[in-house]
Amino acid sequence: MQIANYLCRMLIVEQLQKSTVESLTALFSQTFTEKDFQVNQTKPEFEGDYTVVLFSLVKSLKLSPGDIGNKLGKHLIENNPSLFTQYNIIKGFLNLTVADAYWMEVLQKNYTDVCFGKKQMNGKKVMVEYSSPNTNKPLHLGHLRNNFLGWSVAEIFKASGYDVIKSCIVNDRGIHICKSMIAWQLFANGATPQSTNTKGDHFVGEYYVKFNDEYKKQVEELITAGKTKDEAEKEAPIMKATQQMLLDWEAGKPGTMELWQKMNSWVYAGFDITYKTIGSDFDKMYYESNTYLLGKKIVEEGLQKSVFNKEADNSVWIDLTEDGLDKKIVQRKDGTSVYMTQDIGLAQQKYEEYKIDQSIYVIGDEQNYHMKVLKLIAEKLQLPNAKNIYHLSYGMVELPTGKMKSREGTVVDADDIVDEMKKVAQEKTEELGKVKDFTVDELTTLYHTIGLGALKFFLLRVDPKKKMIFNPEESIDFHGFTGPFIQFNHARIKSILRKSIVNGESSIVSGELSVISGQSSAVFLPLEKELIVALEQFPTIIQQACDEMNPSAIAIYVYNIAKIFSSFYNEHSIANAETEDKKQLRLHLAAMTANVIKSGMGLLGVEVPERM
RNA sequence: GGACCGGUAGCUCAGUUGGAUAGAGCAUCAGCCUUCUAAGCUGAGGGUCAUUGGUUCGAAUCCAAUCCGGUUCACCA
Repeated sequence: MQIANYLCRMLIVEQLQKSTVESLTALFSQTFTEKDFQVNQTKPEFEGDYTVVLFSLVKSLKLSPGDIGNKLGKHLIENNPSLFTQYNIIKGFLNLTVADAYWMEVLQKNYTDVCFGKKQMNGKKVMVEYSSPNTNKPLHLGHLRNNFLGWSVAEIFKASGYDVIKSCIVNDRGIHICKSMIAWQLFANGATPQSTNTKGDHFVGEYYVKFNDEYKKQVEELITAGKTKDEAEKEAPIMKATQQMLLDWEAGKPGTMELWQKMNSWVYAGFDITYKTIGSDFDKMYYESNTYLLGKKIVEEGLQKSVFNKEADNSVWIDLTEDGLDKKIVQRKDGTSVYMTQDIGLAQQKYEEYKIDQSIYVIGDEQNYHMKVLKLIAEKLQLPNAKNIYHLSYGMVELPTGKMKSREGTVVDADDIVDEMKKVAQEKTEELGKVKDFTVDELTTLYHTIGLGALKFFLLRVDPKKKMIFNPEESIDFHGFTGPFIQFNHARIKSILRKSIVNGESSIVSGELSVISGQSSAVFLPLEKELIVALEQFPTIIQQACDEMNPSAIAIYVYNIAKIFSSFYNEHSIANAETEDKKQLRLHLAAMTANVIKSGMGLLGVEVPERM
């Protein structure tokens, strides 16, 4: 991969920090570090681009903020004339204006560089586990948040120089799967997805629903017959049959295995379609049917190390009361391993297979406790990867009416919502009538790009940690802080760039951007300046998103870029700029904006169209 | 009850890790298409940052207490 040009130079914030440390050290003959002061972007109401906050220096220097600011400002400009041109001090804030030549250079070097903001490979490996579906029902809105998050975090890590392995653990066995299987045996009469023309995962999901209906019915019947609720739930024939089926499965009974494989294959066929539609992909699949026996060795080791202890009934436990948690079972009295143990086994397997430096789990916040325990046990067992386990916990997706409940039919199905979004994209596009010359294929692609883009952006723009409300009406609004607004600005720039092509060549002069010497402070108008300052921050934002594992940082940033561009576009003409120099400058700004929008949206898994 | 998470405009969310007069979008109201794509732009109104106290030059941000909401504490996964 090509090394991004900007790496040759530090970002302006880093330059300013470094120069300030040097100037302070020279001026006051003490040692300083970057932590002794703060650098912020200057607020729009003041003159300048970046600001050094001086308050923290007052105490150690025993000087007033004004004195420090004047000395520092003067020294910074004298010693870095190519970077800083002027300063002013308001209260304790030293506002510095960055030389236009610096911004020109940023533009020239990066306006078409697809690697801008991305880092060189750092030799470290990260695994991101996400999606993790159950094979008894189709994906819903909550899974979409998980998929989009996991995929995006993986891309953000790649952009930050990591070797990333996307993995997925499929929960393909257990009592919930048997429920669908039993219901199919009872009610299907041999029906298949093919015979009913139903997508496989939806087909199997229908039988899961049928199971629950029948189970409820049987429980009620038993209660009317005089049983208690507990008894009824245990004795319902359909539940007993399901439990027997799980035993048959674990014993590898041929008929059961066949049915299991058949129904799972239907589900996988359905999942494949959904994953392809939403753009999820994985480098490594794990199946619980293969991993559920993992952990026995770990239990033995744990007993030897006295991390675990065995009860009289032969069950194995870990006591975490000293860590403020509870006692936790790690192996049943019949010798089978529980969820926790399997997870530790899988964690170790991941490490052994890939020697990963970090293992990220994208799992809902309901499992915060489980993941905390998992990590704690791994640490107590002194597994080599214990400290590298990280739970990327995200909040549930709720509807304005409250939580999604399958019983009340308020679960938003993944395929349905994607289709709905495409339909809305189509309606809005047709209303505007701007792409009447598109072929049918081009239109299909466009509706997909816009509809899915809107959905992804909507789910990714919120801090993952927080639970979010999915308001269907708001999500189909394509105005304001939305994916389509950003896509629109990209398309608009591309339109301008296409029109600037003369005789097959872009009218962007391929050589140097001209700098108007002698009056450099007048080169950038406020909105142009605002745009280039924001564009230069892209590398910082990617870094931040990676550190926090937070795609919303990218979403907010890209929206901000689009918004600044939109204001700029309305205020100043690009094609009919006042001078040829201005036109060149604005074409470059537009091109770099489009480049950053495309790149940033790419990190979110959102495509941007050339026209819309 | 214990642990963890959250409470910012009517609604949905930001808030650069303690800095300047707390910001966006939606919704409401008023303007702007003969001009590079109006899925747009400009402006207005809208706030006791849950409450109280503390820390200091300075608090939505840190600490303590209180109130409200959520998750979780299975020989389920």
